[in-house]
Amino acid sequence: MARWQPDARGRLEAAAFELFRERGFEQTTVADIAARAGLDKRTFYRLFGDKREALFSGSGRLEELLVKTVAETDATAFEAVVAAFRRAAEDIFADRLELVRMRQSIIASSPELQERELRKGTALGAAVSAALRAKGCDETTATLATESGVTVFRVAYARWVAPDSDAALTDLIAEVAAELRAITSARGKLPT
Amino acid sequence: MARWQPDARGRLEAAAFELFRERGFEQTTVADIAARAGLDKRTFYRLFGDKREALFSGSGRLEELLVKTVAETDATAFEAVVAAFRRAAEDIFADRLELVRMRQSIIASSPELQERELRKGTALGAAVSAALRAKGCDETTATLATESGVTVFRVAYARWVAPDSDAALTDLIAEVAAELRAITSARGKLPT
DNA sequence: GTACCGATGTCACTTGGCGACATCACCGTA
DNA sequence: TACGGTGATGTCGCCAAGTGACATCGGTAC
Repeated sequence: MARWQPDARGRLEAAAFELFRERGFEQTTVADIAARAGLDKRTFYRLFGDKREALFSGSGRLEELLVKTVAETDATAFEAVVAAFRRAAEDIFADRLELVRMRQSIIASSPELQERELRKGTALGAAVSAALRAKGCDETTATLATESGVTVFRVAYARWVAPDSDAALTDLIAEVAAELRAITSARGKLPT
Repeated sequence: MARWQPDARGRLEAAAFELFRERGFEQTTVADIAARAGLDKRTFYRLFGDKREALFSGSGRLEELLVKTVAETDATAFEAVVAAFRRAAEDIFADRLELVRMRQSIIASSPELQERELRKGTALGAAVSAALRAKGCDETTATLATESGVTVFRVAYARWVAPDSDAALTDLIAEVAAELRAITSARGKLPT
């Protein structure tokens, strides 16, 4: 039997990714994933909290980077968060468009995965918000700034991933941030 | 056996709510819920998509009201969304603080329920955003305005539910909206 | 009465997820 | 070299979430 498989975790992630693309998320069994990786179902559950987690291993690194950058950046709360996301866009996402698109199409096909992605987003927000507070931000500012920053990132990310887009994620983030500023500060009464 | 139970749906919701409070969400079986309502497990699944849904029946009404109000309101996109949430705060939440607190403490105790709540929030956002676009809003504005509006509501709602608060939800929403405007419009240098 | 229909119950099954225990590889040490 | 320990893995059995197929009952129209 498969005693001591090097990088079991990585191989399970890869197997899961392949199978999700081949058959779809729901049609893939944890046992299937483990089998393709040459491991047992039980081993999968020792390395991942649940079936969904196999697709979200990267979010830890993103969170780390974000928190670090926010802590170092010297700017308004909201600006700091946006800047951190732009930094992350360059360091983590820049060269991975195709991969991200495949991943996103998997997520889009399953409500369960969409829920998990939402949760990862708020976890991210909580961590960033904590980093902001550690820098002396008051709670409200920290919460709203990160929440808005996450929104900006989400929208920019969605555009970036969209099949017809070819702009750089960093630029999209900057654009969306500007748009958000315009929208929330507008005070007039103009529906259109 | 129990043929023709009046308001099966309502009784299942009530049973679920009670049991979740008594034993917790994870410790409650769908079979338990059905039994308390005098029905069968299978019937539960015919009326609710899954175990979690029993706690989220209200979100449909909220969505309806929001969409209607947004469609009628004549103001800037973001303002319209905020106004719609304030209206909803009065029409739906005003007299239900205690109930909402109980519900929220159940949700807080289970990651699964938190995920579902997040999803309901984005579904709400999608509906509101569509209503905005139907009024002539461009896509970006609609998305960002509703996303920001939802954020405002979320934060205000959290404060309202917090055990030491006693302000009215409507007022909290207005306050948080003002804070958000201040934060995103703060002119800082553009870092990185 | 009968024929139909909609709401419910029954049964069987797959899968997610977990606890308990058995193994095996490897490692340091006497 | 033999030994015992440790950590990663496999095996087994279980409960609970969901679901499909089929049976059943109450009422209703004809």
